[in-house]
Amino acid sequence: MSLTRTHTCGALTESDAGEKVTLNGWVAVRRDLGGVIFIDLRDRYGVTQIVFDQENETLHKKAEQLRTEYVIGVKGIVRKRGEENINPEMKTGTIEVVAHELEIYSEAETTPFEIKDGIETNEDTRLKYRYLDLRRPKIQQNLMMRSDFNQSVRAYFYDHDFTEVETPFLMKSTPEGARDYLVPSRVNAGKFFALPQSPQTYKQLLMVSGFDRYFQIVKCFRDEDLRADRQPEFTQIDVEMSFVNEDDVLDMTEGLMKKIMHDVKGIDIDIPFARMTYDEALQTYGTDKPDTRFGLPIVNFSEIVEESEFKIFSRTVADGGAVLGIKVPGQGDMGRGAIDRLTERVQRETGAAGLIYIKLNEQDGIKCSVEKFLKEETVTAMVEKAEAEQGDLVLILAGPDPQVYKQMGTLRLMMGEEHDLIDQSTYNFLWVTDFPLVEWDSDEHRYHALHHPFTAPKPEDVEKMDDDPAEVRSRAYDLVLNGYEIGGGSIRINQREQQKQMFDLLGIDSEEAQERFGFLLDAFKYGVPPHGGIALGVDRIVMILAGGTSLRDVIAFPKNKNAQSTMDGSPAEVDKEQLDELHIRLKNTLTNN
RNA sequence: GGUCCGGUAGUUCAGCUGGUUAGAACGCCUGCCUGUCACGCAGGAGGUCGCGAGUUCGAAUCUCGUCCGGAUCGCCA
Repeated sequence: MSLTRTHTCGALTESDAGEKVTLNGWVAVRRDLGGVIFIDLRDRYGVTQIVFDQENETLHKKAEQLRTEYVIGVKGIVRKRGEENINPEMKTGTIEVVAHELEIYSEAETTPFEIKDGIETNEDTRLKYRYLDLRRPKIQQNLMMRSDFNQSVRAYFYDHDFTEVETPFLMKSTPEGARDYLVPSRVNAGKFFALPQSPQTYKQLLMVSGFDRYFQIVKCFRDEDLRADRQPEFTQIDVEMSFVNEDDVLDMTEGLMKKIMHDVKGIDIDIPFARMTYDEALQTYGTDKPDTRFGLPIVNFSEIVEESEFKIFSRTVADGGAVLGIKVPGQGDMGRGAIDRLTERVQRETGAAGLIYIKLNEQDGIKCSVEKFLKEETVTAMVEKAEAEQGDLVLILAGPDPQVYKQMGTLRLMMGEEHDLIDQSTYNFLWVTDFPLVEWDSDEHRYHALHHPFTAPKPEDVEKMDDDPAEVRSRAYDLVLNGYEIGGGSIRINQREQQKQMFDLLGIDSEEAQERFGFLLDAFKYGVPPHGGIALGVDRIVMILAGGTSLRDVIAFPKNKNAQSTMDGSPAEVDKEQLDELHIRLKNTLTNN
């Protein structure tokens, strides 16, 4: 390494003109004009143009060998570019470095894809060569932003007297909830650790221990199927506080988000955030994580059509379902073909039985797709309730509650995207509160916790826990940003008796409760402060701040859709000796050598 | 696990109602070129049309199977 850099490739400006500098980096582009060779030299800070002219013939000859992605060192003089040669697209576009010395540190084969932003190469190929993908400026910026993000989080919590505590990755498996990643124990034959889905129990134990303000930026693991916004290992900002109510946690979180937005994006957001109950979110937006960057609220037509002679409407309402609509402004003249395609898509993607519409346009007046079954005043009443005007389109779905709300929510998002109703430049934070404590699982014939089994019920609903558990609301809250759930938490149960009652409700008998969570119940014998907290999804938040829609753009080495890393070939088979040590034998259908 | 879509050059794709030697763009290689910055110009290399079987005189193209990938639903306390 004989040419050690004095500057990075994004640093030089006109004021450095005349300076003798050394740069290191990768050859991004080579433009060989014969008598003069231009090289765009790239590092993670930027790109600087290097010039090799013919004055030094040996050097020029050497520069002719340069190819894309060669790693080089260049010593030269910074020169201000002539007026006509300034490149306004480049940060360093007013200068160039006239090379006097060149060292080629490493040659490079042709890369499987070009190292630049905006390439359309398959994610699969990019993941296989992730180290090359990570050379692309956009992904480098994302990871640097993520680093800023972490700095900002730590500074915030440090300033607010939080203690950062690391909790174990090897812990006890808790079958409740998502599937655990298991780790066999060599020392303890036949026994397994689980990787944490979250450090939930540990952070509650820390409250028992008296660490009244705890946080951690921590990896969590869930062995479930992947999505664009779901990876098997992901990072949370885990927070827990003692002697607090909901508002204390929400306030602290809002302060954190405000600082992050300021530090990372330079944006000052308003706090406190809007709040909405779970019921309101579901009824108005058809989801518990509404994207409030655009309107199109759901309108309920059930009362208008419950007496209707149109059986699909009246029977749906009679069976406890709902007839819902949304008004799509300015789409009243949508053609038959477009509506048919939309209907097909809605059926395919939401499972809705069909799509009914009312069009309001000059040509047809008010035109409803099922008008021959409906009284004119029924159609008019729906138009009025939807507040639809000339030129608007009303889309209607009928179906069982709660499915039809979810379907309508999906349709609403489709319309928002398709008709460009979403303001991409805004960040809409929203608290969703008053979640149900439990939900009936018709497959397993039991209740399961909507949040987790340690979430406290609302005091005013506690009496319903025995008779009408589905009606009990919890002290849980979710933080939603632009339609993504970016965090969730709750005030926890801090009484042993209530915790037992909760386990009862979930069908976990006291023996099982003792076996699974005995350590927590025992801890609660010795003085528990009231406590609660929240966990925020780092990957998702950074993804949204980076303007992306895939978590893989903000994770250095992500897994593909099948939870594999094609780059290093994991997961992989292991030697028989390794399995033997772990006291594991594979099923006959599987082989290992 | 279900449903739908796809697999052709290093990359992104076209070709698919069967028919000459499978094309384009970018990338790559060679030559020319002293102000380019998506450099330009000229030339060139590069293909198991995912794999297997079938139909046919003839298959990238049609059929079946299989593998791989993507979207979506289930799943994600």
